[in-house]
Amino acid sequence: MTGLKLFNSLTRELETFTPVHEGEARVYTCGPTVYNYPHIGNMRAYVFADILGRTLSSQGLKLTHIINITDVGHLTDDADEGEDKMEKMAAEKAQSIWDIAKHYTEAYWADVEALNIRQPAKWSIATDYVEDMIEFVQSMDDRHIYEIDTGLYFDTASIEDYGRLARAVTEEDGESRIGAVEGKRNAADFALWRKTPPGEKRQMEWDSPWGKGAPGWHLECSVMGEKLLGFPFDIHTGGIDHREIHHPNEIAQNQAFAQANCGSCCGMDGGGLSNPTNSGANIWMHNNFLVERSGKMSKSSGEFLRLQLLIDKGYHPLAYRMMCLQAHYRSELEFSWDGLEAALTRLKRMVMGTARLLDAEPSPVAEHPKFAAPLAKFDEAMLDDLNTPIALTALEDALAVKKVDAGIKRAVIESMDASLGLGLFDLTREALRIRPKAAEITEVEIDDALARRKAARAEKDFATSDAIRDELAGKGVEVMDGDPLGWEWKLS
RNA sequence: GGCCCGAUGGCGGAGUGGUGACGCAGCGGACUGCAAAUCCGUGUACGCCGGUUCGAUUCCGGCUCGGGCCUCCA
Repeated sequence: MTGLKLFNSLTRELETFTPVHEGEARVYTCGPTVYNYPHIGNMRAYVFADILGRTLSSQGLKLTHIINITDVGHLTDDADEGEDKMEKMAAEKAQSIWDIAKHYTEAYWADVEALNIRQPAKWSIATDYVEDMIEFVQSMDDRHIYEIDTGLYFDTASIEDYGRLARAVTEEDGESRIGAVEGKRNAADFALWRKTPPGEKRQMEWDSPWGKGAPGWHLECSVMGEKLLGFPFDIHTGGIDHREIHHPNEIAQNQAFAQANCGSCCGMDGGGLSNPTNSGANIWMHNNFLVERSGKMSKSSGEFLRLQLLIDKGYHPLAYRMMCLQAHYRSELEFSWDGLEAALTRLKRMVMGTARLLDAEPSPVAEHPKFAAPLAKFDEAMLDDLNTPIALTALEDALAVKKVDAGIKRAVIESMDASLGLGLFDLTREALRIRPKAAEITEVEIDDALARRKAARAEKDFATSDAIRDELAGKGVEVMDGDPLGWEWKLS
């Protein structure tokens, strides 16, 4: 009993978290498709999953977190027989599809590290589980499956409560804007296996009972979730877009799998979702989007905001993490450069607060009357569906407490930061001073200018000293005399 | 066309049936040769129209506007 309440998208209600396995928390997070760089909107999902994982850990639960890497199975076109995005990118870059996947996976991992996102228990790679995917499908009852020319499909009418997660009505007369795939029984039916068209050869294809081809992209998550965490596991997370298509389909597969393979021993009876456990996970959580004026960030549109772009402009990556924490994960968050700068400033001020505590040994017992209120506020906020915006204010309350033992204060802040993951005690203001890529001046030149200015000031030659200061300002350097740091890049 | 969501002060963003979180910016003060940085203090808000209520930003209905999904997407 932790008292942790989480919003379950399946029931659209706040639910008290109760582990499936005593003392454990098993979490599956839908990871990236590695045919391009992740944009900062993508990364919000992993910051969110990280906060969830850290909070579960801080509750004393043994966390097993899986994040998958989708290196196969995404289509470019409207209809299901479109070109695979991975194949398309490989063709454009004239590289092996496997090299493409490797490159973008590593780029993603770099962002993960830069954002203080903890390593999951395992990064599960979709293509490592193709055999398991085939077995998973084979174990399903035939009535859920039918084969047509383009592939093997799942009959969404064959299970109870299809689409409950999305709150979608069964589309009978809906005017679908895309051409339906020939031969599908229901518009919502999706591919379990996509056959390689006759006469074609794909870089990624596997033999299967249904011919050469590749798995449908919903399959991987069902299979890896079951394989690595066991049905039912505790929490499944992902972006809110997955709530509409991917996760309902994943759930449908899980229901069909449970029907064939589970007794009631695990709580899954293969029936409808009035028993939510049949979905394969007890709680389904979805983070909302990061948006900008021009609308949703889109990988498909070609131009997008990468974490590296933020860094190039002089923003420390953890300023982006701070930006995420300032909003609740279920709210849309507006991105702007001003907003990012505000987050960076806030982070800097926090780091200045923790810098004074660096010499103190954390006191083993972080209990002190003055911290009772901030600690209670913090716990209440985090346990209430991960309310990080309020948790941040509790941390600032704790930071503002005066005349207390530094060791105790440090322990209090560290315990809070363990959940927030800003790494306040590993950061310095100097580390937050990132050189903008466009800066025209080197740090050596800055030091030189500052030395000349110091000499001028010593002689009370303020005209010269102010001229040097103005000159530096023109090159994007802000001089700060009364500050130990001395100077800082001025972001514009 | 169908389904869903949102509308809070300059910006971002919590929250609540009745004492107006918080951050950034702004403003005032301390500090400074002057600034900046830092520290202290501080103002401004709940889209529109009805309803319920002693009282609504918070509940209900309508409207307007914005967004998402229905096609790959965190």
